[in-house]
Amino acid sequence: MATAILEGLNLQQQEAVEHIEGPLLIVAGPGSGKTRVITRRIAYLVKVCGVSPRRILAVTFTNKAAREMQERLFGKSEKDPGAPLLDWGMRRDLIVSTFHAFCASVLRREGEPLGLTRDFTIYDGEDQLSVVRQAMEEAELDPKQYAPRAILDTISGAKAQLIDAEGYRRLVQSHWEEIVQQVYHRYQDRLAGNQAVDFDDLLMKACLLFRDHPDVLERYQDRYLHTLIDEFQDTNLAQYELARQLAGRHRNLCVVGDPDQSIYSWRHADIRNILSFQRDFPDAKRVTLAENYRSTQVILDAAQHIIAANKERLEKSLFTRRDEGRPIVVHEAYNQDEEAQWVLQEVDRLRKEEKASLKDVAVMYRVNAQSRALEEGCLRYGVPYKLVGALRFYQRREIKDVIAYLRLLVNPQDDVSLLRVLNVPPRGIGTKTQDELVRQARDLGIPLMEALGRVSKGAQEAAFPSAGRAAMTRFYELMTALSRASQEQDLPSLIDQVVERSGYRRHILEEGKEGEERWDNVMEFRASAQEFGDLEPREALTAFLERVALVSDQDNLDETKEGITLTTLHQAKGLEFPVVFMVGMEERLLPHSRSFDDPAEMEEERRLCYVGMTRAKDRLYLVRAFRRNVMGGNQTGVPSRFLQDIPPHLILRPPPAKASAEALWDWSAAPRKEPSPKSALSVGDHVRHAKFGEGIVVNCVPSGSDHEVTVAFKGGGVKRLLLSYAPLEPVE
DNA sequence: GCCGTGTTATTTTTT
DNA sequence: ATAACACGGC
Repeated sequence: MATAILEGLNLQQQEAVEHIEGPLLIVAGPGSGKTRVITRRIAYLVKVCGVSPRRILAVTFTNKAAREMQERLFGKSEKDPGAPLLDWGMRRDLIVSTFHAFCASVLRREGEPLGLTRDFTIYDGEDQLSVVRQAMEEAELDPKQYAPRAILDTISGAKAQLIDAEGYRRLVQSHWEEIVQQVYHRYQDRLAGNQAVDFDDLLMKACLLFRDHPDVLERYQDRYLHTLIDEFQDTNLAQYELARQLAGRHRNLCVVGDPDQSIYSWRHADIRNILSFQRDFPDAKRVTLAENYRSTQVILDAAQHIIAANKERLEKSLFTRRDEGRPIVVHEAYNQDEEAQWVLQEVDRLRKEEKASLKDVAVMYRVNAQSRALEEGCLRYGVPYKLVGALRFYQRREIKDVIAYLRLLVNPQDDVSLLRVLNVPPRGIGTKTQDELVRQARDLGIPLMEALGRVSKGAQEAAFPSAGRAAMTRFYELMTALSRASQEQDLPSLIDQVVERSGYRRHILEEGKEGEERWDNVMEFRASAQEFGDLEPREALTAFLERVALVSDQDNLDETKEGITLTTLHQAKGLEFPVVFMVGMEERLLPHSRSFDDPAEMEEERRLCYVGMTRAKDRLYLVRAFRRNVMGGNQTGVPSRFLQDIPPHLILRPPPAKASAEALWDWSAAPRKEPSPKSALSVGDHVRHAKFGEGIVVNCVPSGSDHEVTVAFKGGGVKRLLLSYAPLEPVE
C-alpha cells in the first residue's frame, strides 16, 4: 500500500509525504508537483497511517484549488475511471475548504457568543464599501477628502492583523489612523446591527472566538489530528493564527508554499509568516521541492535569473530534467494593436506548423485593461478565446440585485441589501423618503425592515407623504409575501417569484438590448440554483447564498472549450500552458509604475514576472509595444528591466519588422524577400461586399499571386476572403 | 423623484 | 477612452 502511494515521487516528495509527526514546511517551487504531494500525503495518512478522514483538515485559498484537490483524491465522480487515491465514500468526511468557507461554518455553528445568529449575511467588497460610506456620513467625514476605498483597505488590513475596532483605537498614532478609527467602529456597529460580517471578519472573528473561548477551540483542536495549509506564502496574520490555533494540540501542521510566488501582499498576505512558522515551530522539518517537471531548461533558467535579483528570499535553485527547449522569443511591436496581431499571427503559425491546439496557449498581462486589444484582435482574426474572470458573474448588478432580495428573506436585518433594492425597480421611494426612513430607524435603533413594518402598520404617518407611505407599505407586503414563499418554494420558483412580483424582470427588460443580456444572466443565475433541489426550501436558500458569497469563480474554467486563454498574471498563478505569451513587457507596466517608489513592491513585481514565466512548459514569448494607449493618451514605452535580466543566450530576437514564419527562426541568414505585389486594398480601407455588406479591412496578406484579406463586417461577422474572387469594392 | 451632465479616477482582487 | 458616480436642474 505504502509503495503504491509513494510511487513515482522523487526523494523530497516522498520525504514530505512520509513526515507525518510534527510540523512540516514544504517549500515548493513552481511545477514541483506540489498538489501531487499534498494529495498523496492525505492518502498516505488515511491509508497507511489509518487516520480517519474526518480528522484531517486541508485548507486552500480558492474554491478551484479545493475542488482540484478533491478531484485528485476521489476522482471526478463516483464512477471516475482515473484511479482515485481514496474511496468516494470518504468524500464528505474529509474537509477540503477555503479559509473563508471554513471560518463561515465555524461562525454559523459557534458564533452565538459573538452575537451572531446562524443566518448572518456575508458582505462582499461592494457591500463593505457602502457600509463604509454610511459610517463616514455618520462620522461627518467628506468622502472627497478621505477616499472610502482607502479607508476600507486600512480597516481590512487591520482585520488581517487581528486588530479589532477597540484595539485600533488604542493604536492610533497618525492623522490618517485617527480618521480610520472614527470609521472603523461605526463600520463594525453597522455590520453588527445588520447581522452581517465581511470577508475579513470571517477570519478575524473566528480567530478571536477561538482565542476567547478555549473550550470551543479545544473541540476543533482535538478533532484535527492533521492540518494542511496550501499557498502558505499568501496567508495573512489572521490565517496564520488560525492555522496555529487549530493545530495547537496535535502540532501536525503541514504548510506548503513558495515565497517566490507571493504576489498578494497588497491583499495583506505576509511572507513573514514563513519565517514565523520556523520561529513558532523550531522543530519543524523543512523539505524543498526543487525539481521542476514543467518547463524546459531555457525557461526555467531565465525565470531563475529574474527571481535571483530579489534580496528578500529563501534561496533555492530549481532544476529540470527536460531538454533545453526553444529559446525564449522576445519581440517588440509598434503598439498594442500590433502586439496583439503579432501574438495571434504567431499563434496561427504554431497551430498550422506545429499542430498546437489553441487550448495550449495563454496570453498574460499585468492589468485587465490590456485584455482589450487582445480581445479585439481575437475577434478580428476569428480566434476563439477564454477571458479569465474579468467581470465576475456574481458581481454583476442584476445578479447582486436578485441576491439582495434573497438575502433579505433570510436576514431581514440586512440594511445594505434593503437599501439596494428598496427602490429597484423604481417604486416611488426616493432619496427623501429613504433618508427619513433611515433617520427613524436609527432613532429607534431598529433595522430598516422593522421600520418599514411600523410605517405599513400606520405608525409615524406624519413624517411621510401618503404616496411614499403607500409605496413603502407595498414593498413591505411584497417582502412579507416573498418571505412566506421562501419557506415553501424551491429555489428556482422562489427566484421566479422574486423577479416577477417585484417587477424586476419587467424593469430590466425595459432597458433594451443590454437588458436582455442582463435577463439572460438572471436566468443563468436561476439555473445555477437548481442543484440545491434536494434540500428543504429554507436550507437550500441559505446554502445557495453561502455559496454565492464565498464562490466567485466557479464557472470560468471550462478547460474543454477550444480557445486561447487571456488572463492577468495574478490569475495565472497555479496554471500551466505549453505556450505562454507575456505581453506589455514594459517599464511602468510590468514593473508597474505604482511599485517604483517601494523596493518591496518592486520585488513583488519581479515575483509576478517569475510566476508568469514559470507557467510556460515549452515556449515562452516576451512581447512589448513601443507605443501604448494609456488612459486616453498615447505613450512610448521602455523595455522592461526584467528583460535585461535574462541572459542573452536564452533569447531569440526576431527583427523588429513583421517577422514572417520562416524568418522567425533564421532571420540573419534569410535573404530579404521580394516586396510582395501591391494590393489594391490595405488595412483600414472601407469595403462593400455583395452579400455581407459594409466592412473594414483588418488584415491583408499575400497568398500566392493573390491576397487574402480579412474583413470585419458591420453586421458583426469577420471573414477571410481571396481578393481576386471576393466581390469586394472600395467604399469612400 | 428622475434624469442628464459633469467630474473623477484608473494594479493586481484567491474570499 | 471609459465608466462609475455625484450633483444639480427640471
